[in-house]
Amino acid sequence: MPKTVIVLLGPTAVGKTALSLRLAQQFCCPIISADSRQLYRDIPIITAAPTAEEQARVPHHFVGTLGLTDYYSAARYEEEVTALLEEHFKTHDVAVLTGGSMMYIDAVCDGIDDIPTVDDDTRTLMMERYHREGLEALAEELRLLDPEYYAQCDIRNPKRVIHALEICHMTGKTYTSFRVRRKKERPFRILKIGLQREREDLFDRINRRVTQMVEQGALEEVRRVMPFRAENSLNTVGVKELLKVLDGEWELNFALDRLRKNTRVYAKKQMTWFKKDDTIHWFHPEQEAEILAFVAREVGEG
RNA sequence: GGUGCCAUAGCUGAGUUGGUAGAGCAAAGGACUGAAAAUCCUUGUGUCCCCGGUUCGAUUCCUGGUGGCACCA
Repeated sequence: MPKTVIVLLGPTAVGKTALSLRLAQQFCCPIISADSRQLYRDIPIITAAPTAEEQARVPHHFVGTLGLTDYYSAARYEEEVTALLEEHFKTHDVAVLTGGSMMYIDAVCDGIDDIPTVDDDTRTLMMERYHREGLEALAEELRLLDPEYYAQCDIRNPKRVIHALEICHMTGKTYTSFRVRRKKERPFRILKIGLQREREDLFDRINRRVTQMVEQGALEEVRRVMPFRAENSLNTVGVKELLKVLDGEWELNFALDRLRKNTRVYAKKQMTWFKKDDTIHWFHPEQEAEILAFVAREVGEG
């Protein structure tokens, strides 16, 4: 029987968790989370991570495995998930991967180019230069070191410019030379199921989720991680707004409105990304029976 | 009841010495390869409250309404 990864994706709060549990139980397999923030163990409320009860029903990979100061990336995720799948498929025919981190999903499905990881010294140096010299100076340097990437890069986006320069400096080669952008062939089939709701319905769920998060103690959760506020792991919707409250800059209700808004913006960004992928089979979360039947048929046919 | 002030985009405000209007927020669209819940880009037609009047022309000036706010009774 051919091996299949069922990829369950969709915007935040659409209802992925509930369905992923059903799928995992149906195929007797664990869930591989594709969520760049649920990885961090100290912010389960803010990230709406699967609960202890849910994780007791079905084991989850890549949930709460990292500390807030740990380095991580989509490339590392690709590596770890493909390694895990190789093991998993020795004893299973089906794996369930679910989450909303677009780039993590693509990293597993299509692969990421083999680009060196930037070392701390280079990263620190480049950040210093960015603050001291400004974006335009760095962009100008990129134009000289890698004119090809400069021509296609979003020159106004600091992260793009900085990262390309980091690679140029660190390797002595152009960033372009690493950007093969070739889709990797996987030794398994990928079946993408997308969950979608009416926008109004989704936004309503997001609003209610924010209210619940606060009731569950989101503010306390953020207070506990305040010492690590400079970490990338906490550059996260929910943490940022509640920090303003703890700093005394915002009223709680104002912060919650901003949190709702920023989560809506994030959900829209996810939908924009997924829209481009025409291999996704779209369903409404309430079509559970249809989805399970569809998946069973697809998996069976291989 | 009287007097005064106000009425412009979903919201908050500008502005047009009369030639039908532009900002912030909200919203919408998009990009995306080792920080991605990150980071970045683009988008402003709306009975300028309503009925009349003056005028070549009124969102702008005038009369009268309506609604809101303030003060006086």
